[in-house]
Amino acid sequence: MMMDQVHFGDYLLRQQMLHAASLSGLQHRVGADAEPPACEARLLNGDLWRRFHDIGTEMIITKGGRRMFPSLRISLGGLDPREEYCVLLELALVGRRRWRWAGGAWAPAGGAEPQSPRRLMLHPDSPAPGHHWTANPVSFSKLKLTNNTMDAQGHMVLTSMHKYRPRVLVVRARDAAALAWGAPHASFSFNETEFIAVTAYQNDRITKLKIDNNPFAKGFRACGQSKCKRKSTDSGSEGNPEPSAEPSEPKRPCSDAASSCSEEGSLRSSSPRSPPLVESPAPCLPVVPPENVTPPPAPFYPPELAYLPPLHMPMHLGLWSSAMPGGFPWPAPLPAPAPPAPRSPPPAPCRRLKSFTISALLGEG
DNA sequence: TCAACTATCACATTTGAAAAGT
DNA sequence: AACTTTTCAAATGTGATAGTTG
Repeated sequence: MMMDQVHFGDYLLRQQMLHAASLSGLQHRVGADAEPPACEARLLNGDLWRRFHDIGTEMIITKGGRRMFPSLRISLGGLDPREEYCVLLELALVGRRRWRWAGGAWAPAGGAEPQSPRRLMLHPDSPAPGHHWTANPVSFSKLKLTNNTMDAQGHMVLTSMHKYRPRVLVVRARDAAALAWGAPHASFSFNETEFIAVTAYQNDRITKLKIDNNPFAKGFRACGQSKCKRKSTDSGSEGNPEPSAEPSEPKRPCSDAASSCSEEGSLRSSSPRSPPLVESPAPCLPVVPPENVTPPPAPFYPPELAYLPPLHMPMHLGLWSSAMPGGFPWPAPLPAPAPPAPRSPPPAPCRRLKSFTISALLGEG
């Protein structure tokens, strides 16, 4: 659902209502159905996620907020085209332990620290009819992670050295304000999207994988200009004025399989000023694989069965800080993905969550 | 006191959009 | 009006340094 300037104010108002309602603990149900929506989800960039997961995904968190990379991109199916749905994202703590990087691997390091109040991120397109959610990828690429507990910009507040897993909630509701009153929902999470929040990367392989895949980090790729220049500058200050030939090297094309563009397709889609791609409908973005490419097995995930232990904390609904009057910037059409890793394990089955209400999720009732 | 671990900051680099110039 | 160039904001990881902890 496109969000113009007129509706942006309404969106903000709804977010505030959601926030207030969630804190009130009211159990009324207004405008929401009694049954959870029948729904399926598929992780669109699961191959990339799995490559990170194989190593041990780390996500940088900063005071000002840092985007996730890879970002969470899913496609939804099975929704009633005419019904209205809201989609939310939550980052759930995995286990109740802290982690530390020791000896080249992550190891448990005691109990978890007290967590900030939970936050749910309402997708700015919400509410939107089912055909909107199923026709377009649902992307949370604008989500930012922070360790600033005083954050007021609606970023997800995480704790460093703790493990989290994103969860997507789909609620059938014509009014976003109804969500907080206990709307039944379908819930999806993917094992391969687990990550450990860090303030600085611990695993060099993660750093390399991020550099190779994140277009914004192009400058750091092998013999990237940044590295070479920095090195040459340093050596120059050390008294070695020998100009390096490397900086004049032509920019590396996206040569290796890990290279670029596999996440967002192009910077255009991730640019905060990009026009919403929904306006120029991309053909069959999520479901139909690019031609001439054998896609890795990407089955639809049923809703979850079980749920991670609720934190019993007041729910916060963070504002989508980058929600602009121009609407949500959908990602560009998927480029031809890199050849699937030969030994990429099949995606772990999504855990099914028996239908229950968000308030139940919060331990309110 | 010291070492290890963690957090923060300035920096150089990338990109695309908007603004300015031709 | 159309095209090109410049400027800007947002994004990235690096590396140095400061703070915390045991």
